[in-house]
Amino acid sequence: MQTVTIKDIAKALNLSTSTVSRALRGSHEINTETKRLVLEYAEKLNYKPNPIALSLKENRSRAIGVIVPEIANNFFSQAINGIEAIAYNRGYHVMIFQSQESYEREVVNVQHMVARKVDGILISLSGYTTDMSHLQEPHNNGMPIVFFDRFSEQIDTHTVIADNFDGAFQATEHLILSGRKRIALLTSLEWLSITQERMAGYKAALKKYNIPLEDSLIRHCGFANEELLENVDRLLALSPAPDAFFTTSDRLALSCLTILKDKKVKIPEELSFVGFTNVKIAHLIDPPLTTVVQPAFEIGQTAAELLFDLIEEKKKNLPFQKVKLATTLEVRNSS
Amino acid sequence: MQTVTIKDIAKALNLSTSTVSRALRGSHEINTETKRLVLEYAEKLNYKPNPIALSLKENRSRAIGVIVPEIANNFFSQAINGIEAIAYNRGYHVMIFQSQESYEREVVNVQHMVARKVDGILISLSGYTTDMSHLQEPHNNGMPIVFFDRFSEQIDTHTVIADNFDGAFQATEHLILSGRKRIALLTSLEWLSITQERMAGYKAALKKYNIPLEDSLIRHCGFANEELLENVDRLLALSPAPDAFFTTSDRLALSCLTILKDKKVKIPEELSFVGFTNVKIAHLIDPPLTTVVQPAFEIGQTAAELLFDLIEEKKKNLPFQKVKLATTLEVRNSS
DNA sequence: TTGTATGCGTTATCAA
DNA sequence: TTGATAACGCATACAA
Repeated sequence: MQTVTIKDIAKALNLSTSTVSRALRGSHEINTETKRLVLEYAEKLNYKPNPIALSLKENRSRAIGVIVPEIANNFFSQAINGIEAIAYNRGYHVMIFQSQESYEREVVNVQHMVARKVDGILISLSGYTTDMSHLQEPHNNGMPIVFFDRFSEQIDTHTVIADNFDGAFQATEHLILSGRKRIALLTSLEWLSITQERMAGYKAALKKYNIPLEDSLIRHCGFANEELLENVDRLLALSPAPDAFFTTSDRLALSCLTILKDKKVKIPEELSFVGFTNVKIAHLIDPPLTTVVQPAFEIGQTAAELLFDLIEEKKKNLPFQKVKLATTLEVRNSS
Repeated sequence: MQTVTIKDIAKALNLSTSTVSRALRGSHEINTETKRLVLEYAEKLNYKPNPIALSLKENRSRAIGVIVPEIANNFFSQAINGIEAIAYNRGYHVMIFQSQESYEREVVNVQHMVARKVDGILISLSGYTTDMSHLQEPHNNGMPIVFFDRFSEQIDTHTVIADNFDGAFQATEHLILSGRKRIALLTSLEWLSITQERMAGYKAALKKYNIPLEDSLIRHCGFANEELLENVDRLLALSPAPDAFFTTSDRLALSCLTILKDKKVKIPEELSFVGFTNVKIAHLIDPPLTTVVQPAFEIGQTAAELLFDLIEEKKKNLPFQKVKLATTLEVRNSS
């Protein structure tokens, strides 16, 4: 009742393993009758090729690896669903890993995937990844890599992102047009690509409406909640206080909202609030949350498609693309 | 610059592959000096054993597989985090798969994991899994399997669940004690273990307080939203109408709340509402959601520990356990 | 059309 | 203490 191998079939049918192997792969240089015999017997014994043996032989696995900072985040889980949709259509398996925003964890994950001979890697960088050698090395060795969401310019390859600049621009403009003038920007670690882009969109909108940029209104927060609390306190202590908060991530938006509600800040009367998030239930929140939504599923799909282009080398010498997908501003009562 | 193998090291050092292999594994039957030489050289070339070759040889992978219905669900993503916490401590990798509530997908995932020689499987069944042969077969062949959350009695192995009965009992009792008498139960597919247990807790609470059980108040919903809408409509059309809704899953709670708000039902005045969910932001919802919270992280941890017990056969002939972890009722304004 | 031999990277068995 | 060889399951170059 253990797994059947080609050898078993060969023995039972008095053939050589190579004949069986070829018959199973439908080689035309095998007698039709023999082929039928082999296929029938294989079917009967429920023969399944051993993917590990294949990987060892062929240095590939028909699987792609995905690394995200965390899966408990709608943006990433939706992106993964987009990736899986494409991958399964192509007959590839998807191995999912979390870096948990840890650089070390990310390195381990990449090494493991490489060792396991994934055919390609989709990655959104951890918040603390600045050194790229763990990706540079496989990249140099020909491993297809595609970034999505959080990328690095240090590696020359395809990148798929939301139009972070425009999303932030729209959100900021919306706040300005609704009469807000002192718009605080609560954003993620400064060196992240998404932070840079979203910050640029925010600044561009201010500039368009001739609102002076005030550095004290821009706060960068890491992943610790105390840090956020401290930043919110500082912002609220400013005089004059900000009249709007624009938070540029899921985590920041929801934690920040929690803090503001604890402090009994009236939203949107005292403070307009806009998030940059993919939470499914923004409409159920009190107050219903105005939010910049990223096309997470499509980002995943597009990234996966580009990865398969690389894997199958369809577009051999085409330059690497940087695909930007449009965001949507969903205006609700919080602003 | 390709990956270095034992063969490379052997050639460079004029040794046989067996000597190098033994030296790398620290075998005491190798000359200390030789050992030093090999280890140093391996270190220098950044030698990493090829896990695929090892898997082929040893029929194992130092990885465990996890299958959940979907990762875009806080309960499951938190459980996965619990699993990873344990696994990484033990030096195992975790392969994550989604069944997307599809039986066929679940079967494919199991087969893939088995073929990839995972050392064990952690699974929460898809909503449409009734036939267990895809698990029965690996189970018979000695593959360690542990259920968490959604299990089947058909397979005799460890199971880790939240105390669904007690969670539902507490929630129902809470509604009764706050004066509700016609409590609707919106619950998942009837044959799921979690459904059975939660339904039993609901019934037990009614019985304790001598409230007659009314079948028309119990509605089972699949995963389509129209189905839920229809069920909500039917419940609201009852006369007398229900004065409370108890929804026993994340998805049901949030979709149902959306529907009720669309219909301008006043919560909790006209209708008390209690969910059975692990959403992180129940407190931000309008109205703040009363919810039964499952110890998702701990469930993942416990399940992983039991799986490693099986893998390492620590507790050889002990009977299989059914671990129940306590739920918490978080009372907020919706009830 | 079929069979033999080899190799993917590693370890275990046996021999030296 | 070290080395040669076979084996894990498969595919393929080469022979027949």
